[in-house]
Amino acid sequence: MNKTKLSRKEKDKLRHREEILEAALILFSSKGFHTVSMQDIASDSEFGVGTLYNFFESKEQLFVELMKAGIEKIGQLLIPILDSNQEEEGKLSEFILAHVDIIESNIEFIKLYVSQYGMSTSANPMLKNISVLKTTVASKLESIIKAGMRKQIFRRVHPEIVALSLRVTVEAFSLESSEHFDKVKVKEGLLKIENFFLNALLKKETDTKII
Amino acid sequence: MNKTKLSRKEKDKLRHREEILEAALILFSSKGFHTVSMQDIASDSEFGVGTLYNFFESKEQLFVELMKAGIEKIGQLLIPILDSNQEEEGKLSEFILAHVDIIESNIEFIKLYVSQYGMSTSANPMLKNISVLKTTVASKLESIIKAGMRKQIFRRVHPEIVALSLRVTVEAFSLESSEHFDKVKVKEGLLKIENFFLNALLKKETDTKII
DNA sequence: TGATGTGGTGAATATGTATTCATAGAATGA
DNA sequence: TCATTCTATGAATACATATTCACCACATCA
Repeated sequence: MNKTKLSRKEKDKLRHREEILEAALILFSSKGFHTVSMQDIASDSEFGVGTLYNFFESKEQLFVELMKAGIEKIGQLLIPILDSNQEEEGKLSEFILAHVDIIESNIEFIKLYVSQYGMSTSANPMLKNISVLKTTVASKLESIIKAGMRKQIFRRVHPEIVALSLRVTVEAFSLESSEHFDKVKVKEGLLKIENFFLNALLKKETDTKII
Repeated sequence: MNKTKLSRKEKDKLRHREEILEAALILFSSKGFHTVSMQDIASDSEFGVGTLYNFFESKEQLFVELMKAGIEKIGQLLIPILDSNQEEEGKLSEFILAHVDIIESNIEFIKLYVSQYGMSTSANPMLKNISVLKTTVASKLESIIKAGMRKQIFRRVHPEIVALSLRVTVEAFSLESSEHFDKVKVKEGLLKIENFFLNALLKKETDTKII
């Protein structure tokens, strides 16, 4: 038994936990919370139902863990970009393009994540995490746009509207893409989104290459 | 018994049907399909559970009827605008502003409608109607933008991206608004959205009044 | 070797709820 | 008035499924 290293047994247990989460993710993302039973998750992960309860208090808690893990990952990718200290144009650009990797490495989760965006997140405590990231991203985007306006890089716009629009456009596109992922097309689409929003924001016109 | 007029009995029955649908709408829109029981709907509409089954084959069918009715109403408001023969700028403008009335007269339904937008509509047959309207609106918006570009009223943009962005922006805004409806604020917000998109599209700059 | 602990198990339990159906009562009409 | 029809009803049914728990298999180690 070591402080830094885990015993084989402990590693096994952790791996089992991951296996359960993975099976649950695939099921939830394709069929939704209510239409997936603990029995389904047990079968797919090749454990007994009882075992699931050794790892998670309840079905709901299992779902919450899933959300937390996924949101965490995405937040860790997006927030640093929005907080970096490059110029505003670059931040927005990177924010948009970052979604290529986000979608690619989290297809299953994105389905779950984005598919819940529309739901009344404020009401449902199961979606608290989503709600928080959503708000954070929105407010950071808004700040960036305001900063760009102050520096006269961006035209005069309504920052809260542009922030909303940019956020939901990328979300909608990500959802659509995660259904039939094709890296080239995703990149192409996100470049178009980048192009549209930067043209709408920047004072100088940039090239619009109609692909 | 009359061919054109309905007997009192028939009118009663029709009204009862409406009462059930109304109770169901409020319940579904606030708690979601799975968390509402037929018992709940029966209690709220002041009928017995058995009665519900005199009107609707199943819970699912009841939900579908609800969707159909609401989508119908919204479609009848939006499609004519998109199909009208005013110039492109006017169509987009009207499309956006039409949402003031749509939200006002369908708050409960909008919650249901927009809240399902994110869900994998292609998979779930219960949401077929939504999916169809969504696609129709998207393609009509895209055509309008293309037409505007052809006439050189609009700048060169990626029509499918702008169409997507406009649609989901209005949707997201509508959902947000339906949670705490305030007509003045809704109108203000939609005007900002109109302003942003027209500025992004039109060759000549229009005024951006920061409110 | 036997004692102890750990993770795993799935049948049994408890609960919720969609749907049915035999029945009641009101309206209609002969 | 009696028979017929229509709507409404809610207890009973059937089923699904979240959760529990007594028990197993195996590893660890005294």
